[in-house]
Amino acid sequence: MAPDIQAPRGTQDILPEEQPWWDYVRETARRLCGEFRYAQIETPTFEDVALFKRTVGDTSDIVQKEMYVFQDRGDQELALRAEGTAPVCRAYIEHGLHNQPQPVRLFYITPVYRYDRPQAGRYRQHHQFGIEAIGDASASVDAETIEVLWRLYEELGLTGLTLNLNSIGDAECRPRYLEALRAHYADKLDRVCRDCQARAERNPLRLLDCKNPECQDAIAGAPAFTDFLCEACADHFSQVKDYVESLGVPYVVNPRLVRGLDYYTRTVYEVRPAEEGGQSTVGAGGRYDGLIEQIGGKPTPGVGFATGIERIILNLKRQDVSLPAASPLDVFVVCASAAARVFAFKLASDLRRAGLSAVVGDSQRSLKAQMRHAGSADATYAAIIGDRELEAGSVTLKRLADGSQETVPVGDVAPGVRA
RNA sequence: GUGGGCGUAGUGUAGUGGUUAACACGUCAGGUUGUGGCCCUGAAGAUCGCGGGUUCAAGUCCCGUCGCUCACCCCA
Repeated sequence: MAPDIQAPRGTQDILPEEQPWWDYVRETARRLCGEFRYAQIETPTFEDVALFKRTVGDTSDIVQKEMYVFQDRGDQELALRAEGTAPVCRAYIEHGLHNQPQPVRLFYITPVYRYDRPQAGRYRQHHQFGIEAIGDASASVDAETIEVLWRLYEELGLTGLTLNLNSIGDAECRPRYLEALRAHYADKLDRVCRDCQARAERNPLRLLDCKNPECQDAIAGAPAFTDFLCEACADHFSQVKDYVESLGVPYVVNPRLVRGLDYYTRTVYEVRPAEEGGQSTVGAGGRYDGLIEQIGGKPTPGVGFATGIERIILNLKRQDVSLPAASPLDVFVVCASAAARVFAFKLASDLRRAGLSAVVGDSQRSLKAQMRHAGSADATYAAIIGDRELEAGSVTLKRLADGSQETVPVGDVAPGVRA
């Protein structure tokens, strides 16, 4: 049955049976953040649209065609969270977090909205876990974020991942590189795809990751950014690589790795699963040393990553990773009559206060039906209350696994279940 | 935004123009006297995504629309 009104395109209901996957990922992420001392931050679901335009970039696809933009009743131009980093940086400035010991380490688990055509692993509302380390330009912090990301996948049990690493320089060396890139493309524009012709003008870095066959020759011969890095950037990059190596995290330097957000400087990275496919990137990040200044803060460096929870779960399922066992229902209370139900209701309440989980059956249904229910609820014990028990103030406790049972005074139920 | 595939009960499927749309799982109720898991019986549950068209007749053909999906674009 389809309701008259369905969930909007590209969104999904996450039903109870899916929640264990989500809990598994979120809890692992939280635990890891505790280890590294990243503290949680939550920012509003919508922001002034200018926040994303200024940071992500006016020419980026995210801003040009994927943002959910709307005006509120006061004619404010707002946008649903298109990305996680800019809002966190905005909050950093707005609350004077530069007065705290640097770097400030923050994490978030939040929905992100992009108007895009949905497909496997791509949604209009998806969820990202991300971290940001703000206020420290050291290469070790770049590596630290990579370590958190890599550890996350490791703890979750994801295997076969590849870390791609690159540097896209800074304000000093990027112009030189872009110039070289443009020069390289100058006499090839008639041979590359239309998108690339536009990119050459608007966003030349993106030329490098075009997948069109006709553009591959041009890309193959293109200069690598790593050959154009200024001394400071080259030094930074080589340190990042050293740190990452010391962590034992395998990586490949991919000179064609570029990101779709304009705020990145120097280090950029991306993690992809072995099983390539459309939306294969599972997590990505990089350094954004100019971002805070762009939105009115003092020049402040930062690094971070975001990883898509839906994509993580997709890969966990593909790899048959098994979830930690769910906690069982301790007691299902079966009651044979309306009077017994009152007694059962109180018993269940007491059991919960004693730290156990308990559910009461429907006294309208037969004992047999309630027992079936207890079985399918995967209860450890069924506590049966009928007229006999009611009269004696006792409960028949049946262990479902082996069928053994005994009748005990009410007060002995909780201790009996624990034993 | 571009192109391809798909859309039948809660779920997974069968049914490729012709009587009351089938099967499995699940749900609910029974299988006598207060008890689950296996087994048996029965019931409920589908205006075949929605709208229009072709036809004597459409779940089955055509168009549109919505949604899912795959590739592209892009991204997590």
